[in-house]
Amino acid sequence: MGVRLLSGGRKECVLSPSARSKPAPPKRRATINDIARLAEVSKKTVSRVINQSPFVKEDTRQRIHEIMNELGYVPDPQARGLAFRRSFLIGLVYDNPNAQFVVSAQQGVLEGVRGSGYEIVLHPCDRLAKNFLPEVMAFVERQKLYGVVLLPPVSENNKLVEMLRERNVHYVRVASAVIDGPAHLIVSNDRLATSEAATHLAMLGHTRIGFISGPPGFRSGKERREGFVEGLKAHGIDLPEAYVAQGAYTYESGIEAALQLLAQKPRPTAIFAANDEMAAGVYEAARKLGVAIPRDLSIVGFDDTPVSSRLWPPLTTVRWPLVEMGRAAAQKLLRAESGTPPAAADARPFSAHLVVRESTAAAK
Amino acid sequence: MGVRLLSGGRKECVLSPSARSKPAPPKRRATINDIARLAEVSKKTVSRVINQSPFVKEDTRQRIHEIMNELGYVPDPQARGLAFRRSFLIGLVYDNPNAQFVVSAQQGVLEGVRGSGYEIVLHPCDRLAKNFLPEVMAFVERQKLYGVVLLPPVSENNKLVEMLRERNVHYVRVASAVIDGPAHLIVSNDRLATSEAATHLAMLGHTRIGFISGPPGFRSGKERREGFVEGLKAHGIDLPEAYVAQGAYTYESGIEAALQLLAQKPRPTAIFAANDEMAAGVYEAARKLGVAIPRDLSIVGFDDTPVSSRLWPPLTTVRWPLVEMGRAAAQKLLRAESGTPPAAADARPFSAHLVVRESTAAAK
DNA sequence: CTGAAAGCGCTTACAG
DNA sequence: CTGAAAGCGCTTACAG
Repeated sequence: MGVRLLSGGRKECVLSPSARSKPAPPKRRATINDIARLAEVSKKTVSRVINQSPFVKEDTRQRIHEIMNELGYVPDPQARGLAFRRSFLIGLVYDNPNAQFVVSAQQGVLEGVRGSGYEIVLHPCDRLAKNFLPEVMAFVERQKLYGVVLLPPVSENNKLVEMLRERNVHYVRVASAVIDGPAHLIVSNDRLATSEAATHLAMLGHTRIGFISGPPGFRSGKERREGFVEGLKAHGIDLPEAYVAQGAYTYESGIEAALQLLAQKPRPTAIFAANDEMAAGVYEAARKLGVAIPRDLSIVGFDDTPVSSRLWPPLTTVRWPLVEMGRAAAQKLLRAESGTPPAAADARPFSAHLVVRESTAAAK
Repeated sequence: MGVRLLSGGRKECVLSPSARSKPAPPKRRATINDIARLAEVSKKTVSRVINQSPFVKEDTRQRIHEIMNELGYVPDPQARGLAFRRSFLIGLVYDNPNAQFVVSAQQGVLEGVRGSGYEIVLHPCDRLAKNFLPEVMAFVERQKLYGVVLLPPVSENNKLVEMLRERNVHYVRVASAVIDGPAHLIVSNDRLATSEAATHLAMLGHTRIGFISGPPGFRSGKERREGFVEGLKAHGIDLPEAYVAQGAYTYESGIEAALQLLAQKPRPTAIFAANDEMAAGVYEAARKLGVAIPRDLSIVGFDDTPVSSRLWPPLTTVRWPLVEMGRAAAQKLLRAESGTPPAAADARPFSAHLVVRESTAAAK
């Protein structure tokens, strides 16, 4: 039985298109009241169906569901939110300068909420600004967010997380080390992956190996450095200070750092850069100095962004499952709502793995 | 006079931290009722101040503003939205496969709404899916969006735009050609820029020039092709079919297309690729065939994404002011609200310009 | 298992 | 210039 809603909210049979000359009046969306009236129950009962309360007779629920489907009824998230004193929005809070990083994580988060009725609201921020904390919290409170996904490096800010906890805002942090409980963390094993990269270079016979670090304040930088040192040590190789250069995760900083390392005597025969952008800078520096890759210099990066396969020779790097991590972050956030008990798998780190291409070769 | 709100909504003097041992009770956000009570006016008058009605006595307005500032009052967008029957959310609808493109446009849009009280909700879509239109419209209606920014190529879909118009949803399209009125369009002059690229190659003495097109269905592809042909024609150069290869805006498609073009006899001495990703593919194809860049082959791209300066030699390409366009799109959308009359500048296309680097040289 | 009343924090429509 | 009432579309708290 086709029913439709007019502006007045009255019931009416649907007329076949040929029976009416004018276009249909602007359709009004069905509300909980329409459903209640048609189902001949109170709106509270409809509300119970929406919220999956167990205290509704089975056939009542069925009938209500049918009417909802027929009218294409979807509860208004705004009205529901107002009554619930929260919204159905999830904030994606980030301050990472790397476009590819943000896009990949974002794509994953979007996949993770698809079909859930939640939406993703973007919130770039600047963790170094004076009003950083109040600014982010104002956003969270103004929108009464259900929760937030925090990308690194802002995910590493414990003060922010403390304030979110205080206000009972759900959150999941994406990070490179275990900095929170499993319910609040999506972690990649950067340390292990970087150690793997170190082993790769050691096995190729390199002993003079340079390292370009991430900027201070990035936990990923710390993890990658420590993992690299550990990996080298396992093969009896040292990382002297002279072979370490500070980078900033940018192309330009990679060039600078590489020029510094390649000026050392003896010159390193391999360089690990803590991300691909800096590794691209190493190529540029090597070209300037006439150093052939990989004959005179092996290079390893981290991220496996598209640029790594556009470089020549293609870059050996560490693939980081960012999309998967973003998806898992969103799913973990939503799991908090349904009260799903934490699974053992929740604590499992996502593993990053070395992808060997053509920028590494045996040491001469 | 410091006032603060307790859960009960009563007034209370702020105690100095030392005067109380416990942490403050969870702060309740001030509401329109609190402001009205403290200002001794009706909430309707407060509402008038919020909405900048001219019908409020000046000193009443002042007093209310002071109280709002003191309490840090911000109207609840959810409640306001419910009453207004719309939200303060703007959808960013996109289906572009290029990460860099999305990030740049997104960054611009975020800059454009900053401080406006509006938020950006992401909505990737698939314009080729069967349920594409209903899916996007369901999103728009469910969230009662204030408006949407449409990025290409989905911005070129007239059916979608028609439905948005019907439902009185504000929209701004980002596109490569004049496909809508100035109030709804942010346009770049791809045709002119590509013609500029053609001129550059012609001036270098090239006459056998290959073209790698965008995928069918992208208006930008059409504009770039036509602009390129026009530019060549102005210098008396033809673009025979054999020197045109279909691409898909991806790296891999660039390799394929370039291999096809470089197999022609005589071989073209220059290739224009309709975007940088495909241009990167041309480098790869040239390397495979032992064709030196730019000695044997000049290459021009379009986009000026970061990859263009990571390639060796650095790519001559067309810089496209995507961030600025995103920002302008958001601002244009918000202008519709304040009822600002359209300015003459609204119709002005954003110009893309050639950036000459080292991938182009004189023809031998 | 179901419902009538009150409320979430705002605005519109109508008065004055 | 200002306000009391009703309403936006939902939910909570209380009854039964």
